[in-house]
Amino acid sequence: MRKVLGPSFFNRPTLAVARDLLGKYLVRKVRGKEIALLITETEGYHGTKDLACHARAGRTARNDPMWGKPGHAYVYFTYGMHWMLNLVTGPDGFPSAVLIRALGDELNGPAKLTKFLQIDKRLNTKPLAKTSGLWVEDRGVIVKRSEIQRGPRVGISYAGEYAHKPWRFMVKKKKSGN
DNA sequence: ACGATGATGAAC
DNA sequence: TTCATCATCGTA
Repeated sequence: MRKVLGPSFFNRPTLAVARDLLGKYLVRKVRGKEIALLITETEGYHGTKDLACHARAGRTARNDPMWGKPGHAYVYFTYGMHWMLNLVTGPDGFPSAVLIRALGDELNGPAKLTKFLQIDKRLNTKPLAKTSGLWVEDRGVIVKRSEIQRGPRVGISYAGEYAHKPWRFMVKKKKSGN
């Protein structure tokens, strides 16, 4: 089974998309080579009231992609050196997205995976599709509820009551030594 | 614990 | 136009 996920997958509540992305594959094609990696950690950012979400400041040049159509990439630059990959969720006109925080066991960190996959501003606003060189596939991996760990999002302690909302989803680590 | 390193948004 | 801040990471 190998199905490219389109807008109907992303045009759903942000937290449902964040949870369901666990076990899906992020695929990047660069210079003719495809790299497919399991999505193992995500965070949801939802609407203008979420003080951790970039859309809290209203619609701006930077966060504009979040307000657009579901199933597109929102890639932004932070800390003077890091690119972050987000997948836009919800209906056109509503600002929300899911941050991809980890792929597999190795690329555990949102800036590590973008560096490895050569994701930067060139992919911002692009649709998640083969023609963009970046897309998401369902390859039939099932992640059970019992394998999913939830917790507060990382690096947003300024966000008041939203700082402790459990909008981070991760696949529980397997025991070492397989 | 902290520095690297620059875009962003809000204040002035 | 200036300034503090930032959805981080590697080194200490």
